[in-house]
Amino acid sequence: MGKLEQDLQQKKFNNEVIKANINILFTANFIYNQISSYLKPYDLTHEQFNVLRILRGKHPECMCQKDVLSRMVAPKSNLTLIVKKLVTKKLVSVAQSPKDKREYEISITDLGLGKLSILDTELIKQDHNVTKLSVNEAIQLNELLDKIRG
Amino acid sequence: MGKLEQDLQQKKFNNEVIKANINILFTANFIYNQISSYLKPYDLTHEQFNVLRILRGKHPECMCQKDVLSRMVAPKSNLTLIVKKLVTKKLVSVAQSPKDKREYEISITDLGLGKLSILDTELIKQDHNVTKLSVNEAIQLNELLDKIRG
DNA sequence: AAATAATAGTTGTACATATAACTAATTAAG
DNA sequence: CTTAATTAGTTATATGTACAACTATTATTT
Repeated sequence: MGKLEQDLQQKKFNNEVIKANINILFTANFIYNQISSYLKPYDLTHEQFNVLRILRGKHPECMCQKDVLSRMVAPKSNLTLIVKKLVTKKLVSVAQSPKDKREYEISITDLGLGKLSILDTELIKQDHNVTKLSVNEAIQLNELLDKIRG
Repeated sequence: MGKLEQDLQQKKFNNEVIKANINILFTANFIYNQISSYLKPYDLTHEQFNVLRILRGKHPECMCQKDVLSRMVAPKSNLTLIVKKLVTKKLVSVAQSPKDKREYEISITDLGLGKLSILDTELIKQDHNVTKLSVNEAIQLNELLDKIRG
């Protein structure tokens, strides 16, 4: 019996692709919850974390909401509130755009950058503790994951 | 430049294992959101869906809350409320246990089973539309995912 | 130039989630 | 047997998320 069947306590799958799909759902949930507990001590939610990383990607440039939205995995959630939350935590700063008064220029602060770099370090630890993959397996996985996202 | 670097619009990673970790976070989020949109038309949340599948795994036996909790990916969330919600949707039924009055026997209803079986069908469609993996790749992925979960 | 459409972001509402403090039932200890 | 400890589940609260209706600004049409 495979590990997934054990975890789900159910009979053997008769199709590897269907099994992979269930496995993805199950593992996504597993990882999602792992990320939650990894973020919790730092008082960040998934979406706040994602937005911070997006802003770091452009730093020292700033981005307006629609630029951030275009790079979010789930561009449906309420970015205004997420940004407000990050502002009260002093992890990002916001200023009205002089070019277009409808827009707001958002950028990550030094405090935000510092927090992310601590999280990077933490992530490297998780590498070894949690994912337990060899370099070759990691390469394989990267290819498969890229394929999943299309 | 790899696909992940493109998606995140950032420089090349210099370590495949770290990249795999970021990739997992990113893909988990991607899949998590895919699951959300896949569940939405059926008016189910992730946790409600997970609980239903756990109950189906034992059907026609019933389970009490602590049994369900022991099989949840994230056994932290408030199961009472999730079950209440599923009861109002008539997807599960609940009765006080005669053996131990503290316990409640929870079981999936025929309506719940029907909903899950529709979702199964939907999932198979997603197989082809979304994950785009060959059988061999699926097998590979299953092994890697199982390893990630330890 | 005035009217209309399109875009950027905000606010309000309903719902979901996480956590901790709470109640009730059972078991164990003295 | 009575009290204390443990276990099962509930309730309350704070926060986060999804979505739709809204306001303000800019761009387009005539």
